[in-house]
Amino acid sequence: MDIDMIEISKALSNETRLNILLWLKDPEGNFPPQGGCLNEPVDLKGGVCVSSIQAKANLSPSTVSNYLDTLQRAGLLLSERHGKWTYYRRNEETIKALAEFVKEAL
Amino acid sequence: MDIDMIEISKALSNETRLNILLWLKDPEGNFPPQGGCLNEPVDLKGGVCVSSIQAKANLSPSTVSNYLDTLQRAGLLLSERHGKWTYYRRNEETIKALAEFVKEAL
DNA sequence: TTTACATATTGACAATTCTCGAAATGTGTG
DNA sequence: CACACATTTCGAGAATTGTCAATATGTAAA
Repeated sequence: MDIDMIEISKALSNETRLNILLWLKDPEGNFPPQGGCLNEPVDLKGGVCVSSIQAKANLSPSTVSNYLDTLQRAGLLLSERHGKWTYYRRNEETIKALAEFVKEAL
Repeated sequence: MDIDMIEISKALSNETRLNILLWLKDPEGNFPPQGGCLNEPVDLKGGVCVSSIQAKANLSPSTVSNYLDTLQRAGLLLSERHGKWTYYRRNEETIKALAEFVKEAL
């Protein structure tokens, strides 16, 4: 596991993006229940759809979509599509590797 | 000790600034001996003067001075003036607090 | 005090990021 | 198929950042 510290720092240097990452630590506490409208029960793995995040962030859909992409390209989020929705969740592996890097190498 | 995660992330989102922070982990290994020209022996505490950092970064003095200021305002560096020189060194307290934040709160 | 040097500040322009609305794409439903 | 809806992509203008040369400031030496 190796991380791109520059891309991660860029991703975290915006308050909304930082908040999204923090909100996703507690999806149940921060967002309405996800996937209730799906017929088939699928494992969303704590993922939250773009529109829920957009409502909380209070920015335009395109901006939020862009932010989520930035976080994903930095390796901090993972996404999975189910039907019409894309569910984003934290990539704990990268976040752990980041913590390790900051503690040991920075 | 509380840190400004946004300002810290901005400071670290530039390769040269990140490198400066890393270089300063090992001043003796990365820079020429400091303070040799001073008459009075002063404790530089591992600090390195701007021109040494500038030479290694290979950017203009004003850019490097600006970068060092950015790192200092984020709390990642400390500076101390001795004669004509300003010596910059890591602020380990903030860096430790950052590591703690990333590990526990991010 | 004149000079030389280390650093900081200013002003400018290029490059990047922020953010939106509009348009495009993907997907389920009538 | 036609429509509605979730999301992404595109295009654009505003705001911020990167970077330099020129200038200013502070300090030591001659």
